[in-house]
Amino acid sequence: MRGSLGYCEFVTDTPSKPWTMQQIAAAAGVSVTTVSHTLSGKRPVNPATAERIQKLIAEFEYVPDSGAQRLKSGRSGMIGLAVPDISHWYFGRIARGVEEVADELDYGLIICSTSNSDPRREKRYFNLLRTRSIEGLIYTASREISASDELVRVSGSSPIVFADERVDALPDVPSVTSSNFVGAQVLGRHLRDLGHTRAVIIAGFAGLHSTIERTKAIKESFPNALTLHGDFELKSGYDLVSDLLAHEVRFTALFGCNDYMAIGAMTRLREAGLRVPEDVSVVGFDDVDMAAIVTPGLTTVRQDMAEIGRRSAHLLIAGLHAGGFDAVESESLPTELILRGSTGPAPQ
Amino acid sequence: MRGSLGYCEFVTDTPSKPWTMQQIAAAAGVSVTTVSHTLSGKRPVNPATAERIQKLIAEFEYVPDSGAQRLKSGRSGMIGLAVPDISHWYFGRIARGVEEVADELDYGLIICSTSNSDPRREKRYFNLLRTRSIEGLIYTASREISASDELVRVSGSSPIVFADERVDALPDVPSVTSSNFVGAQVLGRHLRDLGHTRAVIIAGFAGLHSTIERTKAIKESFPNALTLHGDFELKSGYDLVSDLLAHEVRFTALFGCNDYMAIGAMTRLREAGLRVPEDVSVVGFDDVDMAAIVTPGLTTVRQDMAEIGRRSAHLLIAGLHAGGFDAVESESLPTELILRGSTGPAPQ
DNA sequence: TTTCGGTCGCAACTCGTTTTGCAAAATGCG
DNA sequence: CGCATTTTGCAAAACGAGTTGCGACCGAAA
Repeated sequence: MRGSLGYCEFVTDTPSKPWTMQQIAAAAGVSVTTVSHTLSGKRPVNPATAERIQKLIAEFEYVPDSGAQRLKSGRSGMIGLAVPDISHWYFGRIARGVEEVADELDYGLIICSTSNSDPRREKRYFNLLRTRSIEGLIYTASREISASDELVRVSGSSPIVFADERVDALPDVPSVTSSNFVGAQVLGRHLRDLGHTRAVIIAGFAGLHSTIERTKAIKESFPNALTLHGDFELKSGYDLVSDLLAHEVRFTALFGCNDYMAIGAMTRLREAGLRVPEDVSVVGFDDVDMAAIVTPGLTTVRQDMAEIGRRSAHLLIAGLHAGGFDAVESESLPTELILRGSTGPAPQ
Repeated sequence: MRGSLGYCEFVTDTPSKPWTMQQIAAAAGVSVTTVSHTLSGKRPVNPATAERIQKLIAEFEYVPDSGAQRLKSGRSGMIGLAVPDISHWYFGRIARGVEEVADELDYGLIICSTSNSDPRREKRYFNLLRTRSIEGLIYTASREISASDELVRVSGSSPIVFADERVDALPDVPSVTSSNFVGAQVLGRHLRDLGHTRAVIIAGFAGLHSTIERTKAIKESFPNALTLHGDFELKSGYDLVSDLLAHEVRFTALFGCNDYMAIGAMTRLREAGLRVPEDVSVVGFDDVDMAAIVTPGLTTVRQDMAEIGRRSAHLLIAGLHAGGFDAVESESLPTELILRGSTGPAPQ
């Protein structure tokens, strides 16, 4: 059949319906119980019959129907990961880490882009929890915590872990984040040590925990730093620097709340004839792959996103097995200063 | 309970077990049939009772158990997407497109990284098809088509669509790809028109359809182009150029089979004191976001990855509904030449 | 009042697997 | 050889929703 022109059925050599345990049992001349026990090993089965059954299973390529197993066990064996946009490098790394652990611990993973907190989508994904399609959710907040009503309600009754971004309004939900404060503190001191005094901060969304922490840390070194808010995208760094230049704001150090905004800013600075780092030092946060490629290389703070994903998954699945979380289980991961060419001594 | 120290159960105000249709029916004083019909509308229900039931459903936040629905209907409402590595920009974009359409057409999406064709993982994901956890699979090939035995068998009996990479050994499986040949052809002509005569190709994995097509197209303009094979990563472009330099190979044009390798190559060229584009013109393929950021900007061919994802999803789901594919449904999407600063006239 | 067509609700079975109580067979030991 | 164990297998009841045949009830027409 295959290879002929026109319409092509899925099924050719294999039977259209998959085999049921019933049929295997019939073929082996035993009852379903025996087949089931052969597979699960929850009761001893005569080695001879067991072998005969195994052979038939292999021959028929029988696989138990996951729907039926789910119904019976009440467990779906799946967890969910909600990210603002899976196509971002940043969230892709988290996803990779989560997937790694989920796979290792025999859980399936459903990844959901919330399209930057599109409420309709978010509701759908929370529904995955309600319908028991997933047993738990790793939630990566994007902007401010929207849909909070929904989130609060869901977080009360279902296993949720926050990854990357803690939500202050929900202190009882475990979270895995980077040490935003310490990371930014190191950056601040680095630039202060280089003699800079006038700094500008291109911060992220105002409501985010990470933004707040990083800004606070930098202000420790630069109490008067001018703070603008962007949306974490390249363009936003670019545009905000345009604004600064239009107002002839004077500064020698620029903090991007993430690398993309820092790189966008750097691009705009160079377009305006300013040299990096001779005239302005620029730093970012994250250490995305692009940070090493741009010229000059971007001084930044490395976050281990994959590790955040891994730890979140471990936390969630541990909670699943235990039936609850210890309230104190939140973790914050160390960061690392990566020095590159975008920072230098303050100009005279 | 919440907020107290130590152990914290998931369930506080909400009952530990979700409501069943049974319980709703009992509360409303009717039978499950009535509740079911109220929801599905497959039979008329007294408006008064219907309203009472609806109210109870809303109050209890009842949602039908997806496992039970699956078992009964035989449909899981999920499709799978297998990509080599979800943390890559490239595959993230595809995933985004797939997700968009899946969401729109009311399918759930399970994303699986195959870790560059780790056979163990791949087997697991094919098993999702067998266990009916997913109804169909969008498969994005990574290196050569490994696990072909398994893939051939699965593709014969289950709905599969190839995205991004066609598999020549399985011509009957529908695919959605970019027009690799035409895209590369345009690049080749562009550089030939600039007067280049000595070109080097940094190709991808030798077994991939895209690599073959692109190489063939470039050789149309540069029949004697020296062809090396990399692994699509930055480092690989960098290292291969090191090799070229070590052998003092002379060339004025360099084709990267993807942007990352092209950018890696560009980096190495500059480190060797060669100017881009004055001494060597460099082109890539894909138009990743980084291509616009590096200096000089990378001339490349844009692929619409998200669209590839969208079309694949449409194709798969259409096939699911129809119960089979038309053999001729494969699509190839147009590409677009993006001119930036990395190409210029050949040096004298 | 009877009958008819239609509306609506109930009990009972189905999906495929897991798990139980129970009985039959096989084994051990005195 | 008989009794007490262990093995080993079967039938039946779950899990939660969807579906069907059937009968109860309604109002309206004869």
